[in-house]
Amino acid sequence: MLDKTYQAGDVEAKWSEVWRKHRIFTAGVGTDLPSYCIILPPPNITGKLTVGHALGTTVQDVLVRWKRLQGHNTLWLPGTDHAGIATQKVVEQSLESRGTSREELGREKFLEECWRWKEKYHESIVRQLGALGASLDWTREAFTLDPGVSRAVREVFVRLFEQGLIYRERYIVNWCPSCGTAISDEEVEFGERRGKLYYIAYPFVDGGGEIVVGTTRPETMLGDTAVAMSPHDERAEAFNGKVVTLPLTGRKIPIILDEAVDPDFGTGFLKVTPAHDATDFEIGLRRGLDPVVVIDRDGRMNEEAGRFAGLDRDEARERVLEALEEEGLLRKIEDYDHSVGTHDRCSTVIEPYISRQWFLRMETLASPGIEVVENGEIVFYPERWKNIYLGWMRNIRDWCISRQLWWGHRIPVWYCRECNEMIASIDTPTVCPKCHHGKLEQDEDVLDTWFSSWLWTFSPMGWPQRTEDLAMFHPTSVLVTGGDIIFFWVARMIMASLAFMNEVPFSTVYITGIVRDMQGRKMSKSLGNSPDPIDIIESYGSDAFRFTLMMLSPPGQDIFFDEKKVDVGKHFANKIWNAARFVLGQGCPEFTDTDPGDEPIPAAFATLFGARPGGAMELGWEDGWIVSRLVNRMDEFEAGIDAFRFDEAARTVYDFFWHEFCDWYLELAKPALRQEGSRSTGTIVTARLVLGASMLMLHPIMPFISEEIWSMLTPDAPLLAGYRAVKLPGGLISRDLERDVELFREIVTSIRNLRQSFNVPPVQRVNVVINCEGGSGLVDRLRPYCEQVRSLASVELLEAAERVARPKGSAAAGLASMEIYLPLEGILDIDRERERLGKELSRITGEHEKLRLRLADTRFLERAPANVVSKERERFAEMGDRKRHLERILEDLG
RNA sequence: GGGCGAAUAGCUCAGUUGGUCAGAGCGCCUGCCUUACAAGCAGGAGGUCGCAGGUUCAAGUCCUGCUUCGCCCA
Repeated sequence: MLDKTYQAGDVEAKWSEVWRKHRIFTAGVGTDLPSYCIILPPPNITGKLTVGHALGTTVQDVLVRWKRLQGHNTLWLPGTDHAGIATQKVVEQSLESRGTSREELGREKFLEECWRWKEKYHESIVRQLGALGASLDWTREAFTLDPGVSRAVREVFVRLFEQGLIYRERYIVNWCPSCGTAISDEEVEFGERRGKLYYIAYPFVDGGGEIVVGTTRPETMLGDTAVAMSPHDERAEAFNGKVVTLPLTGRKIPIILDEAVDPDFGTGFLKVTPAHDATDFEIGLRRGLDPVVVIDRDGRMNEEAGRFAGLDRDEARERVLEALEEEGLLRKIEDYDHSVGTHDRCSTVIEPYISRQWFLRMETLASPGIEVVENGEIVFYPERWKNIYLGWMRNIRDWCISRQLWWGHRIPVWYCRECNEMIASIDTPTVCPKCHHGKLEQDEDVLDTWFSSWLWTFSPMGWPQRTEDLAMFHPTSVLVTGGDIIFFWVARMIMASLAFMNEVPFSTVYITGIVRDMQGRKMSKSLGNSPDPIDIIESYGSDAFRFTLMMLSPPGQDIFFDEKKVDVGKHFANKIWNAARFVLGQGCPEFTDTDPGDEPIPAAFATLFGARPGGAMELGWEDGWIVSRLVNRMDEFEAGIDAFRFDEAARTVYDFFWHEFCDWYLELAKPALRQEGSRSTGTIVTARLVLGASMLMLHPIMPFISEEIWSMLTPDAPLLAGYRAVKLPGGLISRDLERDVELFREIVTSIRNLRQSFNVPPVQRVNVVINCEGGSGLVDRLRPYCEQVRSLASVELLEAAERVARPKGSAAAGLASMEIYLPLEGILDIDRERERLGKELSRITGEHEKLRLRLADTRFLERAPANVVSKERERFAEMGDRKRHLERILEDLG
């Protein structure tokens, strides 16, 4: 006997194992099936996955499972990312807690530590993905530091180097003093900070007065090499070329003119510190100023800072201010909010810093990337991301790709100690090609992690070899990721693929919303505000979690996630389980080889399950109706998935299964099931058909429970996860039948409503009279449904006829084409009934009047399309009917 | 400073090209342990769709301005 409540844990463990064993998710090679490929955005191996990852993963799994069911040869390629800075950081922290350090260990030992870390978190990520039911092809798994992928990275570096697109230069970069490395512009996060604007006097050398500069970073004055003014400043002519003494240092620095200065900011005088400010650096280049570095790579003042040497930059600020105060040169301090750049990985304030770094010229790479999005070769969902992408691509700047780290792809450049030749090479060189000496040293730096991830659509498939996988699966189909890495990753993948594969990396980019906690904060590893998906899965079930994520995620909308919301999915899974329990408990039809004939339902059954139901079979209107609804809903579901409307698809299957199949069909089926013989056989066949097809529809979203129920429906059939969907035969939809059943449901609901309004106990059977509109043919139309009205509304005697009088003392409801009477002799409170119906009447009358006015408006009649007008006419007539019926009921009431 | 998103029932959110679009889930109220399911069933209450204008025969939906919140870029 099946459990009364659904036990997700057992079922999920079972099927994960079965799927694995049958290698269901291993992509085929050499097949004629259309291919469909998604690459999993490789998670960082710094920690566990968040609910945000669970969302992206589920979206991908839904797409992949859907396409697999549709008969595609699917590849969903898993991988992980070495995440240079982040991993190095966490490993260093763990070393620190053990009382040692990276430097103490040395490069080699440190990297071993990193690999150990990688193994540990890789394992937990794999476990998490497994628990989610991700149908990834693990036989093709890749890691960004794998030998193959690393070789692709070197290949790309060398090619770009040889094309002159990669260059090495001393330049001002974003420096993280805490991580001790340069980072790219994209890794800098800007935020408003409450700060001060300090006004400092710089006296003229000749003793005649002073000028005052305004700055938010007074400690950098020690590195000033000029004071700049706008050439448009009225005072420009008077001051240009004069020399001031830089306080605290005694350095003599000139006043210069430069367009970069905003004459309206502060005093109009800008202190120029080329070594510690990007704008000042540019000014310095233009005006030939030699930078004076006063802050070193740890964020401490160096010897150039004189007596401030050795101080941390924040401390130095205080001391400099004190010193200026002492010398009477601090003129003014104002509150001032300004934007401060911090490192997105550690929130340390970025120090602009001059150092020798490797850069990649982006402009030539970007233009084809702009074109393929402009011409629609790559489409973004939701569309607005397209503009964000294009905006960035059109203003692209060179990419600083070197990092002063140990964990990552070491830059494949060697320097000859004999002749200083610089050698970029895919294979490690042994001798200098120029002077043939063997004293070569490899560049100490590693590459930005994204320099390996940007190759991710093709490097894990064996590029630069021309592999079968590349031929079959590249370009990939869809990329699913978060909007926060469009610049880091999506844009760069597009550029890389166009440059090295000569084709787009994917045709569609689907951007998921961001998962936030209920306070609106993004769920992240660093904040620690994300529940572990594993914990959610343990208490709610994977299917429940997946379903909830899909239901909650309209495209482009962020999700405010609360664990309690997963109840929806859990309840749904339980509902499915119980419906299946009920259907399966009714027995199984015989299977036969005989032709199912023309009857569409047995034919559909045979198509779905690959086995024909045998035995004499009688079908009722209930069966025709639910199958008609099913086919409609399956079409809706498909449209939802194809439009990336996972929320709509989820709602469709939910509404159908719960509210149509369970609430109505299964209730309608009960009387038939109580009969023996052909009638119950027909019902069982229909119920199993609809249940099975529902599992097929549901499978992409809820793979486990659907597989479980499918297996119980068809012990000999193939696994649902590997099922190749078949199109159900046509002729299953009947609009007329659906319309009649609509009316039937309205009648049942009205009677139930009347019963409850008058507190008729559910068990008490009542009599009902339906007065149909004369000459409408309704009586005949209703006849097939009367039995079920009695069954579902607990009616003893049901009379439906034309021109029947209202029984004495009966409650009534007015529908468009009929009045429904519920005789309640002696129980009926006439006054209350009059009030209830009066309220209903005034609502209907209002609606009726509104429509009357609209239809009396000639402008409406002239300008509105004909179908709208006729629709409104129909509604007007319907409201008129309802109104008339209600009025007559009230009249009868006296 | 520029751009983008959001504001709809007590809560969380749907509502695709303007014309049954005023909805769902949760919560709430009433009645039911009706042999699939109390994680359930039946019925019900609850919203001038952020504010102010405008376009239109017709606006939650389009336009303008404003308010509040969030994000991105400079």
